[in-house]
Amino acid sequence: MNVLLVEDEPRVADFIDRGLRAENHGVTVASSGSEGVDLAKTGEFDVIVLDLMLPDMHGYEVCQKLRQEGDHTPILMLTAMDALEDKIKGLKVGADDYLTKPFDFDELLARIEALVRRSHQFAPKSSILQVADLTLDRELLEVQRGGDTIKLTAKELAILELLMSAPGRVFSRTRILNQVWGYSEDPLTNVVDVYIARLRRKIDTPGREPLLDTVRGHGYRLKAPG
Amino acid sequence: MNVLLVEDEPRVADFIDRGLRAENHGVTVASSGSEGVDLAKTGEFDVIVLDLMLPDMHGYEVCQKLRQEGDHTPILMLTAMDALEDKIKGLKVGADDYLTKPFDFDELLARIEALVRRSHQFAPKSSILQVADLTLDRELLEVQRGGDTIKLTAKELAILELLMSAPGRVFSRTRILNQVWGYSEDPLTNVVDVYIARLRRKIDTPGREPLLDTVRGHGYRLKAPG
DNA sequence: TTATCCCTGACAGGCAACTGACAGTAAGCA
DNA sequence: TGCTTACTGTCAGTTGCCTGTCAGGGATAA
Repeated sequence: MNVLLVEDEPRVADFIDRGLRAENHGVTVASSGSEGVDLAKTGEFDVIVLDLMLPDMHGYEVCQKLRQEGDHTPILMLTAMDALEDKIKGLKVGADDYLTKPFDFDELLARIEALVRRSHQFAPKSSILQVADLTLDRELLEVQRGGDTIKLTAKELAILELLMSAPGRVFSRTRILNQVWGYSEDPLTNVVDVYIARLRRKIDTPGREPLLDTVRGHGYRLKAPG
Repeated sequence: MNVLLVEDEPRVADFIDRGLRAENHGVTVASSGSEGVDLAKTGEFDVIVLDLMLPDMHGYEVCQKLRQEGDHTPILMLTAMDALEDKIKGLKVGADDYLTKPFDFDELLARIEALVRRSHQFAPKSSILQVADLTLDRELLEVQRGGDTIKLTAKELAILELLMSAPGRVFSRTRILNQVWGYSEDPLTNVVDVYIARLRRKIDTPGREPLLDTVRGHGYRLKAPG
């Protein structure tokens, strides 16, 4: 993890620096507000630890400046003050958390890690299935092939999702009936065939490489990757 | 904003409940851990305020359970204890912030708002939302399409704002009823349909590319950008 | 060829979504 | 107070899409 520490007091800076490095985190120290802003702009940091009392500008300003410029790196404010209004003001200008000096290093570490963990959680989780140039976004309920959006009905989507969950694997009609329709036994129907045909018409349009494969006597599958 | 308050002491719950409502936030109170977990699963909340001492299970467990299930709603822990280890443990099991009782209501409010702001940071809250040639200015409460100003009623605006907050995402009728009308359960009405129709008549006028999309069986969405 | 297995166009029933009409309510104004 | 206007929510009739069945024809293996 990469930490930007904006702190002008050498003793405090050194203390935090060494502590974080001992935990195998990368640390860069800025000793003034403007230096902190410039460094933050490089976008290399996972979290910013920001002292409020700086020689050239107040920590609030640093915070505000970064947020105004669209920088959302999590910020942990360090304050010597215990006044409630200061804490509130800090949070209002865009800080994500604060810690009152003197603090326990373990607590600093726990809070930094909580902040980073949290900000990483928003890294888009892959709810997207992909086979060749075909993608299925489970969240947006959207299917695309080669960049073109394809409109599918509920049942079509359910079947495609099932097949895409294990590309290359053969799914029997019974299995599909079971998973998509919830039937526990074969009601002697050919719905599956019909829907596979409908899926083919939408996905394997003429000119494209066919992805939906029939395994005679067994069922259907999507072309395995590679 | 929608707050889930997990607190068994009626006096505390009532105090927070009334305070948040006065700030125009929606509040749902759960008086036990399991009830809290169940309610959280509905995914309707922007933030969870969680007391540690609950009748059926410890707040840590609630927290851990939610995180294990992939729920990343920001959690603010309320604790009567001041011990450092408790704070650290809370953060370790996935809480995002804590507050020690007794607390000042203003500070609770500031922290809740900071948490929510942070969690929304990936959808930066610009006062102007835009999808294709459709814009919504939250400050001026003005909607334009292709340069023409469109007059919307309060409800129409609320629905549009919700849909524009996540273009491409499907919003169920239930979700819309919840966010716009504040209903916690489906009152078997088709108001949403009616308002969508009214919105369409104003926004997707003939000759324009339709933006308001119906996803049969699921709900509505705005055309995703691109 | 024959027996299976699979594909697909046509069709009807059902249900989700749409929409026009209407009544109740609130706000603005004389 | 009465009048007007705009907004809101309900309802019922209609539309249009989704779904599953069926039958005839095509493909494949023995």
